[in-house]
Amino acid sequence: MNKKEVAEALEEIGLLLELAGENPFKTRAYGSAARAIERSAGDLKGLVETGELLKVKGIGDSIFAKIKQMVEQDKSSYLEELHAKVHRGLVEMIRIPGFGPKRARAVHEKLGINSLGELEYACRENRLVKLEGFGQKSQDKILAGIQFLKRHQGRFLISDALSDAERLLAVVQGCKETIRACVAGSLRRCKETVKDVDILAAVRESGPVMDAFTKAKGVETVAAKGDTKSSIVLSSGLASDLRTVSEKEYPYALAHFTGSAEHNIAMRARAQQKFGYKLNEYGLFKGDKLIDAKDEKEIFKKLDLAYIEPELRENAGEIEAAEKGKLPNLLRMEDIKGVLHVHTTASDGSDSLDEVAKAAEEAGYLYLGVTDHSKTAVYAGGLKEQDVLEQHRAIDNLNKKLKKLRILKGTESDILPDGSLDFPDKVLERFDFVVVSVHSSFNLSRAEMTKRIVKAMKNPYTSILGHPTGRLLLAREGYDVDLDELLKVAAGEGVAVELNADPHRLDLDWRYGKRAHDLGVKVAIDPDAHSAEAFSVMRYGVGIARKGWLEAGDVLNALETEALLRFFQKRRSSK
DNA sequence: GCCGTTTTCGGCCCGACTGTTTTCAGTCG
Repeated sequence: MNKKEVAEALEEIGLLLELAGENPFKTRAYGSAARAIERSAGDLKGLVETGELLKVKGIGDSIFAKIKQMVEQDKSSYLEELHAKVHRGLVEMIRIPGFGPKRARAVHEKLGINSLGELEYACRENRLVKLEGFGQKSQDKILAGIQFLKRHQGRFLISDALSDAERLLAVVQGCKETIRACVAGSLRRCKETVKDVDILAAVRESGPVMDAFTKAKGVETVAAKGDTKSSIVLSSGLASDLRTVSEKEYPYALAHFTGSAEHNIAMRARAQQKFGYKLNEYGLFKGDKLIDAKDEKEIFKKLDLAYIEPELRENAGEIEAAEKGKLPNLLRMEDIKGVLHVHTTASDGSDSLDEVAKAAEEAGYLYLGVTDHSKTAVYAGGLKEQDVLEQHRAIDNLNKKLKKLRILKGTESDILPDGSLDFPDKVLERFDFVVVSVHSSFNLSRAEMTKRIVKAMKNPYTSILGHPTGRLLLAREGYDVDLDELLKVAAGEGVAVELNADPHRLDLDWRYGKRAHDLGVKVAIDPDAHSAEAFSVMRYGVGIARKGWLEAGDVLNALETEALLRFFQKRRSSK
């Protein structure tokens, strides 16, 4: 089993243990071990063989032994044992909002229900109404929850969530009782997909703000409405929570509702164990006495920590780094000097070269790398050799007219199934830079896919590896590839790796940011724009780069034009 | 099951809201 499969198996073990009514701390241990594996750098097999994995926080002897078996024997006896004991269908049931492990066990034990479908049928037969601890309202909610699951996958792209979030935030901010408000939760942490939108508001009076929120345009159902908290579901299927607090509580509440849960747990444990403080959404307390903090920064300071940016709050080493003053100086939007992966009407873009150039100029970029598809990508109108020459003439002419902006000649060359590029050398050498990407034959074995991409990366004309796993968030898994190996090759070859900023991709995954940094790999944050308007996705790319601990010095397109061209030339002349 | 400049055993974050209940369990974040 590979890293991802092991993480999923551990997660499933945690869920099954929870369903079996096990000690909650034990079940949590499996969940946190799963996340530790996801984040771990390097080859899992190697980490197991050397025993290095035992040094990872959250992995002890028992879980290590289970991982060892998964890696070496491609199975988990423990998971099989649990499957025999706990019905697999219960796992899907707990995806229903408001329906957790206890209720799943109850319907299983008392009504013999083993799947989502059976549960739906039982609701239709009114069998839950009479069940102890349930009732009419519970049954209605469960039925609605099942319908909800059928319509939506339960997670949303950051771009979709953000547009709803900004609209709801405006509604809250528009209330005269609101002092200030902010989007918190996973959206503030810039997770690549989110389950819901958390909004926090400091208010003079809560009631009218709650009313405005629950009556906002697009609200389909009001799932809960209380004095300080309301939950709604929009017609888009996206759920949103509003929490209201007083002005004084706001900084603590902002930290609390930004999370993540794991980060909060670690922060509270630190407050309690190191200082004897209690930390919650209302404040930091020594006994009953509030320890004043005017903003989030001061809360961290009181706990002897440097300020941790929201994107880093995943309990992935940020607290230890903050303690030692070793947090990264995160990339900022203004560090980005240009964009390098842009399509025009020459292939499958919707705006012409002139139009994207104008947009890049207006965005204040120093350079614009035009990278239309290569000839094999017929579905995307890939350029033939003659078309390339034509485009280059057009770019030369345009560059003569432009003042600050420089257009760079690039291509997004398909990586063919055998790992070769789509143009002969005599064409490749005419480009300033070459992005290489996989767009076909996704189903190779891990070894074959890795070999294919490594071969393409070793081509001396290759400058950037495009969307390294090919994943489409919420739609398609990436192809199976040894990403760690690709990063090592990138480091050795002087090839940059793309962090595709399109919210459907966000590929390189942020969990590999630290690894890229440690290996000295340059990361290119590319819009993969198919229109001038799509430059706006750069904000997601920068957010994900920040989440991956990247600094300006790690990012290829944070370089000025001359330095960027030197990077491309150095790569080419190294062979 | 994990973890330890308090501990190798005994802890493990904290509170809001709902629904089904007469005081609280379950769920969520």
